[in-house]
Amino acid sequence: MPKVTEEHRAARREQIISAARKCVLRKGFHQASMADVIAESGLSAGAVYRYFKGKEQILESIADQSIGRVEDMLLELLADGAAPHPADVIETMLEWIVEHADDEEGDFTVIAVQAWGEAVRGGKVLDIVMPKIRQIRELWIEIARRWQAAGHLPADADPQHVGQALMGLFPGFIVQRLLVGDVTPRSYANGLRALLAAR
Amino acid sequence: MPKVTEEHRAARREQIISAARKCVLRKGFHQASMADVIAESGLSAGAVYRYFKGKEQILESIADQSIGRVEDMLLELLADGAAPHPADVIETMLEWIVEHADDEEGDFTVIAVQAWGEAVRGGKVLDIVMPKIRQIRELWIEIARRWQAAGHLPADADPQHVGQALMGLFPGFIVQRLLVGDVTPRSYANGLRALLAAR
Amino acid sequence: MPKVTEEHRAARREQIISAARKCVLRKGFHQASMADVIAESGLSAGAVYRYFKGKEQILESIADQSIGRVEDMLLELLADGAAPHPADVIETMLEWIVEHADDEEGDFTVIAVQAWGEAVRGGKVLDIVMPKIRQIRELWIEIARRWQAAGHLPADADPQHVGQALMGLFPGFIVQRLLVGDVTPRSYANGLRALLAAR
Amino acid sequence: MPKVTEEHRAARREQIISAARKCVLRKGFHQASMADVIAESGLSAGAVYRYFKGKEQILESIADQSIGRVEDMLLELLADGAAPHPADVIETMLEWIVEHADDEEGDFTVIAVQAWGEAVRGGKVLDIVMPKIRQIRELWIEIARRWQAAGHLPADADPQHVGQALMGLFPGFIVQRLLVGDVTPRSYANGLRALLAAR
DNA sequence: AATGAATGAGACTTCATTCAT
DNA sequence: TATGAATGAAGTCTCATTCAT
Repeated sequence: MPKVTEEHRAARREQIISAARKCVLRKGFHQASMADVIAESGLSAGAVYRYFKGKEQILESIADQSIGRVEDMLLELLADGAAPHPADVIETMLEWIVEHADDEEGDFTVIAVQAWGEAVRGGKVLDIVMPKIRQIRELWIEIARRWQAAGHLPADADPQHVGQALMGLFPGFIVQRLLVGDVTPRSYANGLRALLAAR
Repeated sequence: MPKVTEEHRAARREQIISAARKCVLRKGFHQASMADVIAESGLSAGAVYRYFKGKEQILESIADQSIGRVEDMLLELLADGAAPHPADVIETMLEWIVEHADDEEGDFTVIAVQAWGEAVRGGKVLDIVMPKIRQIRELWIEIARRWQAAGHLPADADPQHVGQALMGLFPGFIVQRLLVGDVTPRSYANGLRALLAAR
Repeated sequence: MPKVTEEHRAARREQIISAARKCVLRKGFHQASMADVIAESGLSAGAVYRYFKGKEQILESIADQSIGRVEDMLLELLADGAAPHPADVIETMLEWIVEHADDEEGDFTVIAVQAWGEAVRGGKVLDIVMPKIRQIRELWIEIARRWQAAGHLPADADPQHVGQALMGLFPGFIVQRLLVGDVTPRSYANGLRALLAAR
Repeated sequence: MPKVTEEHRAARREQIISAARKCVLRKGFHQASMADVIAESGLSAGAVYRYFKGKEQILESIADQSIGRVEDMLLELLADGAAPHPADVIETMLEWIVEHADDEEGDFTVIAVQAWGEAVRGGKVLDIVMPKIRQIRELWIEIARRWQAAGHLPADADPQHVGQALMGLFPGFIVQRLLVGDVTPRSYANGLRALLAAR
């Protein structure tokens, strides 16, 4: 029975998180009420509280999921050991983001931005978001390292710093896309390419 | 009587906004209650509602102020008509941000990030934040244009796109500084410099 | 100076009561706020409180006025000492009510009905409304008396009771007119005439 | 489970309405606060709001009930198909009203008068009260029709008008009873009898 | 395990009234 | 006398959470 129970638990948790994500997208992180989540999930209040300690925990799980989705993509791009041009990596990443922004589960970048807003206040969401950002940045640092090894970057450049800058381009794309709406992976990457060709 | 009244009104509004900013920094955009703001302001509930229609309006005013503070700085940097090196502009800007982050009024970047989280859900905060971002980006585009005119950027580069990329570096710095804490204006700008020197 | 001051006071009071009446018609007896009344009157809060002790007193004054307007009319009808047919008196009265319902000062029957609703709870409004009703009813009793003296009513009829019944026809007309809207002085009086012709 | 739940819901609603009625009788339609109702009901705030959307809805339910209680009585009187003398019907009705005025649930006429005061301002209470008055008046029209058929009223009398006049006698009785206090079913009906015997 | 009715603290807001100017 | 900014108690309603069934 343990196996069945475990799967059951996981399914229920996913059901609840999925409902909560919809509510958060509709109403916002804190504006989404437990009543909303409960109704959307199709479960009872008691059931939801059996699987999550409270609202906070549900929001944390959502933040966790939504921030984490970027990492898998980057790992894939790095898999073949090549030293891709950073602007190309960026463009690929941004395209992937845009593509997945409106899948069935809703735009995860919307949740990510809200999660940043939540995390800046410290608390558990910060504990969740910070490591994720660190991990993803490690991948960018790795890309910088390879690019430097291939002779594209100055020998004395610090890959950590280059990683910070590369990593730093993402929030700016997401914010501009969500709030202003006029950036595309292509335009943004082109801007970066122009900078990389600077004299 | 008119002069006194007008100044008085402005002072009261600032008093309330300042109190609200403190509360928002302490508790978060929506977690800050009107009771908190009222207590912090030292006024009565009725007085606060004489100057603001409701909580929403106060939050909007805070978002407005906090996002707006960047623009003045950039305008200043652009004043002398030179074509400063983008990495230098960025570094100066970031230093300015870090310096002003913890003045008496509290870290405005914390509020800015929360305002993004609020703005992605649309509504009035978006109406406030979006134009601000646009205006600031125009300044970056202008910087790109000058830099291109000085021969540093490829002639066929689109300043709009370069502006997007430069503008895009800010949220990433702010988020990394606030959530991870290990970026400095220097390290970030150095990362950018390395990229600009790429072959 | 006393005379001028006295006239001034009276004018101010009327100004306030008139404003309050408009507000009451718009929003209801208790829903009308002092802020409404103050704005409508064109005076300041302090000024209004100089002439009235509080909201209660203003409402009482309105109730007083609106209930009182019927009496003058009846007195006029009785002036010539005749023994008019009750149905005719009623019809004349109802016509007068309908005519004056929508003059510049607004429909006083609307306020009268609200005043009844207020008076049933006791309090000062009752102290104001009850004597008014008594006075008006006295006039109906006088009409009944004259009609009896003229031989139209049974000799053993109690004019007090007939006065109650005649008086009682008014609220019913007002309520039906205001709430259902399909009664006219003519139809109502005709109904009464039919009853008076009963065998 | 469905049966229990349904009965439970109805019982709770009645519990709340009953408490609200007491509060309204004590303080008035709008002066009764939700805190009063909640305390009187013995439930929690949340529970009350589970059964009623808001204060308005509770007041509407009270108005509905209190105005509606007259109809049943009239229907009963009409049941045997006879053509009772209107003054007798009136007297019976008034006696019934007086008897039921102070039962355990409180004087419904007090609430009815307040409901009129509410209804004159339009809104939902009007939508509730108007049809009730219409329905009850239909019964009076039916009585007039039967009385006419029995030859007591002139053949050319309009039963609609007679019904208006008969219906119109009620508010007048209620108002005089509640505000002046000196009318009785007997005295009022006698006054009407005298009028009906007029020459 | 599941339900959903109930809880009650606390949220936002209004408004009659006062009082320093 | 007049003003109108300020007060703060009180109002209505919400919502995360619990617990008897």
